[in-house]
Amino acid sequence: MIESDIFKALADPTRYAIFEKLAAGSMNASALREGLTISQPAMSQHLAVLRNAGLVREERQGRFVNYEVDPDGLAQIARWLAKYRAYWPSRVDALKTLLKEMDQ
Amino acid sequence: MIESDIFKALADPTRYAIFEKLAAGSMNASALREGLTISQPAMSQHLAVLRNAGLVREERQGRFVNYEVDPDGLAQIARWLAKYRAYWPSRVDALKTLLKEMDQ
DNA sequence: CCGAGACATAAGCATGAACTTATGTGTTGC
DNA sequence: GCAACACATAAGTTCATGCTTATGTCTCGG
Repeated sequence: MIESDIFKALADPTRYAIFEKLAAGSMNASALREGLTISQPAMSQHLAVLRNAGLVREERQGRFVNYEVDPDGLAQIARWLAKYRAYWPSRVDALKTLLKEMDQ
Repeated sequence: MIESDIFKALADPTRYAIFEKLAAGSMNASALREGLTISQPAMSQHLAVLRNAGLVREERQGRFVNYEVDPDGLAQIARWLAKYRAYWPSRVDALKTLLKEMDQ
């Protein structure tokens, strides 16, 4: 898994929208299509890309496949981002407040 | 600036390499080409994409243009990532350790 | 000034990737 | 066991994008 692969997965607007939908709640592939005007194979292919990037994971349930956000993908981005902490302006720091929340 | 644009900028391996070089220290466009086998216009185009994404900013110095990492781009990713904190596993948390560092 | 250097822009090409239709695989309900 | 469904895979087409060569703009040194 090259680092740019995870960015490539999120670079496509359709795939980005799919990821955001899943972030709001896990869903099967058919449910994900609602609202988007893409074919079933297109959805299947997008989900494969997101899965290979580690952003999404699947759980088969009978003839349905339930998809959900994979925390490992987000953790990978977090680690990547952490490498550049030297460039974070002390003023902005959405992360700092974020971490404070987590500590509570 | 749509969110997927910043990911699109980092999705290309060459552009990703350029960003990493800049993260190690600001440089002008010619210096960035060293090591990479791309033409001068290609470099110029890549830098334009990174700049439009807010990941990089420029500072003209005579006939040289010095490029450096733009903290705003990283902050944008940080804010994006923060939206999904519900999915961060408490065990992993590269961010948690990261924030501890920053508080010192 | 004027040639050379640093960089940007234009235009054209060529590859990759996102889409389609068609088909395959596995599961459920009757 | 067979029809309908949920999803994956295959193959082909179209379009975006990353590359090139060519050229333009600005700056510096002589």
